[in-house]
Amino acid sequence: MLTLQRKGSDYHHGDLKTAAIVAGRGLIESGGLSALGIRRVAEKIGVTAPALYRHFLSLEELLVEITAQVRQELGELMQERIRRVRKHRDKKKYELDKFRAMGDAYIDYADQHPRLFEIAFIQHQDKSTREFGELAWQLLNESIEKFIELGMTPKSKRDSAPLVAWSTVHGVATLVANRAVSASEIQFFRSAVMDGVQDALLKR
Amino acid sequence: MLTLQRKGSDYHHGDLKTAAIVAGRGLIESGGLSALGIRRVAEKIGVTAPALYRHFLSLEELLVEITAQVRQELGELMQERIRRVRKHRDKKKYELDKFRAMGDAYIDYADQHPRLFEIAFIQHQDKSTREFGELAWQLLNESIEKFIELGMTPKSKRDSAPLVAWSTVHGVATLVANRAVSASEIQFFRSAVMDGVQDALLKR
DNA sequence: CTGAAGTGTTAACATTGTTTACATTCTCCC
DNA sequence: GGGAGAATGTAAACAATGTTAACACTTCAG
Repeated sequence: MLTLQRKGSDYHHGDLKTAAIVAGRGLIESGGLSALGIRRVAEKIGVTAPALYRHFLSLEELLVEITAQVRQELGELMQERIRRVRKHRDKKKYELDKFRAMGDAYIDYADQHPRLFEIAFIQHQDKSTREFGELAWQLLNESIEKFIELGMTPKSKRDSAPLVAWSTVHGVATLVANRAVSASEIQFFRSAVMDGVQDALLKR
Repeated sequence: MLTLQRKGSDYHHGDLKTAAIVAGRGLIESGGLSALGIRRVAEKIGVTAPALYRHFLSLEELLVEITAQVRQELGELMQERIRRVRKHRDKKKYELDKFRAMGDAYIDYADQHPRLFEIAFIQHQDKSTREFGELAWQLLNESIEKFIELGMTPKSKRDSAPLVAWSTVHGVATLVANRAVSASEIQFFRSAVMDGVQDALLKR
């Protein structure tokens, strides 16, 4: 097991807060939510437990920061995958490719970090997890806006389309993360659902 | 706060196991997963903590039984709503109405028991949450089979359709449970997504 | 009636999140 | 530079938790 090292001089760690978040993520990834603990995080980064209370109000707050970071990371993965999509002179095809890249990224993340994804959207003290400006949500809306501009999606679906797309992809991702679909089904499952989303958004 | 009473004679409770599950559900519903505790459950049903270990191996096992019951209940709600759907001489319309009733039930459950729903599908020690015979899954498959029989859904979608439908509705339900869509959006959101699912399944 | 199986209690343990008091280090102003 | 004060760490203690071991009461079959 990897434990983060303190730098040269002791006593002051240097960047305890981010170290704690990293360590906490590691614990969740390997042992699930119940593996997260203030003392365990402290031990993993070579510090005593109360030190963490200089940076977090409580264990709950540490968890909240971890989940916020996970959602951010998810958005960044989507962004990166979008960038990787090859341009195409058929604009419609290009936008569609990017859209699917986003969905694939979302599902990939859930598949590769199931325990993190699983807890990324749980509710803490009535704070919504879809704040305006959250990256993933923003990217999705931009994509669909392009669909509308290009006449691929009817204007009448402007408000519903992002929600339809998100909930569908989110549903797949959740089921994949929970291993509710078997490994052998996943490949097929993913593309089938992405086809379905596409069907629902596009004009007929 | 309601605490369950023991019946007349003391010492032996009578049905501690189910009482514990009920009490545990109550704790989760009002305080989230972290509110569930062996000692708290014990207190709520008027018994000492170790007594529960006659009926559950651990807190984790109590949680597993609670989630299993929640999934069962979800299936039963769907079943009941299907029964309530009025018959119609247009068989296609009838089947479609039942399908939407199922989806509505699923989402309603998530809306009305958000904290229970939220934890109903989390993974415990690699056991899949979609075992063959789970009621909800079975009902969904029967419904889509009817679609195929009536020529509403192409046979080619026999394998994908249930997964597409499930993941979509599950996605909505998750987002609703997490309050990731605001209360004012929910109504619109639900029907928009159900329209989308329908679009994706039906022949064009 | 009797003993064994079932079900509950009491007492104890290790571990947890958290607080209080104190120690060390860093920073910045004179 | 040196010292005050903020920032950040440690040590010791607390109440609460999950769990176990040893014992007590109840039920019930033979």
